[in-house]
Amino acid sequence: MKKGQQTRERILDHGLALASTAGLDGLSIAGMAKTVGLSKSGLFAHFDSKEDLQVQVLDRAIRRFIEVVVAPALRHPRGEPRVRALFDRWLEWAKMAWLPGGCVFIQFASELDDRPGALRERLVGAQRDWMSTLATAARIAVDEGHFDSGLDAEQFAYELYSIILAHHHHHRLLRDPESEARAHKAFEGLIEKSRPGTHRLEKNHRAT
Amino acid sequence: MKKGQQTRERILDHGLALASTAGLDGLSIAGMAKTVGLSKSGLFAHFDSKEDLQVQVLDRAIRRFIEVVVAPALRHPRGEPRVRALFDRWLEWAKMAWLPGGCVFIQFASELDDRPGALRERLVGAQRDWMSTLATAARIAVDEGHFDSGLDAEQFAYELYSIILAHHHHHRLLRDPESEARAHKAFEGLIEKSRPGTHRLEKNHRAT
DNA sequence: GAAAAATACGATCGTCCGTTCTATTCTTGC
DNA sequence: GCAAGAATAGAACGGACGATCGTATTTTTC
Repeated sequence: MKKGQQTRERILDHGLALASTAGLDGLSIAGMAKTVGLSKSGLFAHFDSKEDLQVQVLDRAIRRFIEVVVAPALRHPRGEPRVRALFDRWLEWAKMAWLPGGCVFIQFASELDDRPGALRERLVGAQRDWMSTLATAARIAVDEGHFDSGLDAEQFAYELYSIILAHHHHHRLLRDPESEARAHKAFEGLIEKSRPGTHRLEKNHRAT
Repeated sequence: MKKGQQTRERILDHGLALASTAGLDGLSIAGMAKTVGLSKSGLFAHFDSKEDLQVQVLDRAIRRFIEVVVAPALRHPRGEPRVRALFDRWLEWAKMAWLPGGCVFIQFASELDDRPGALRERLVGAQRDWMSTLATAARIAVDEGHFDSGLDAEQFAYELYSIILAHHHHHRLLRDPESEARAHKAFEGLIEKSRPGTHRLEKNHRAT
């Protein structure tokens, strides 16, 4: 009972790569069988249905993200360094060789945002976890005195995510070579305005 | 030579609505024929190919965006008011009744970002124009003295876009009811840090 | 109102898809 | 090294798709 697992992993790896460019719907059984080197039915035998394949590819993506982005970043010192590590690893994530189409979650998001079902729920759950991880990291930075005590941690996570989304858009669609530099600049701006003491007026909004 | 145009417009309207949720690939000839109330072949007769249909739907979206967002905003006073109008209209755009799936360009972007062809080029062109419109509006605001003379207008456009992308993501995928409020908050932060006089140190980057 | 042109229909083709079934080949445990 | 069982192949299905055809119907034009 070993060979099976082995080839299934191989299938999922190819599937993840393919899904990053073609999306979850682009994961055609026939197409994948060709690139993996299996017959259509031979490949299909590893899954209950196409949706099962899609779910397993999504799960693999989530697992990989935790391994490659979350876990290493959490090993950095609490506070701003950890926030920076999260952001840096997140940017690296989209460049990994096994994701030729960039961040799969952004790809999947626009496929699933209007399609109810198990796939969507799983993606939403993962994204909520990720947002929560980002917000928690921001809150820790407040505790450490790196960020201002009035910081809205969820807003911070929101704006951090916005930078990644802009980078994805400009990098992948517009092929803008300056996109990564702009993303870094935006990030530094976000860090800067999160620091203690700065922009009191802005924080309290209408402090007149 | 009138009835034809008429039903073709009807087809394109339904197509735009459908594409906002199902994407350009989701525009199945058979599916659309049913919702429009035409036979498959009767509908197909209006187009050379499926790609032709997709191109015309995209063109219609671009035209609508200019009518609904760009043109009205350009009628606002130069400077910050116009920038605010662009952003506000942009947010409204995604809420229009004939776009049940939200902003079609974000939807199309992730479908086309890895798929060379006429469709992609057209979308990229439109997006470049839009980014240029945003940057120009920011430069005008500098001229008017509303924004700081050291402002990087392209960076401003980049960060403005990032807010819209984050809103799209959180609103459509995560169904976060606070997303719009967060988008507005992020926007005010962006405006604030673009104002003259503030954050000199940050602007010149390493002014020690 | 009839001729001409534009528009819509129904049937059909070839292709690809996901899925199922059965038969064969290969692994593995003993 | 042999049987049990897993892993793969091959053929075939029903269905959806884009596309094409000839024909019928409507609209426009004179």
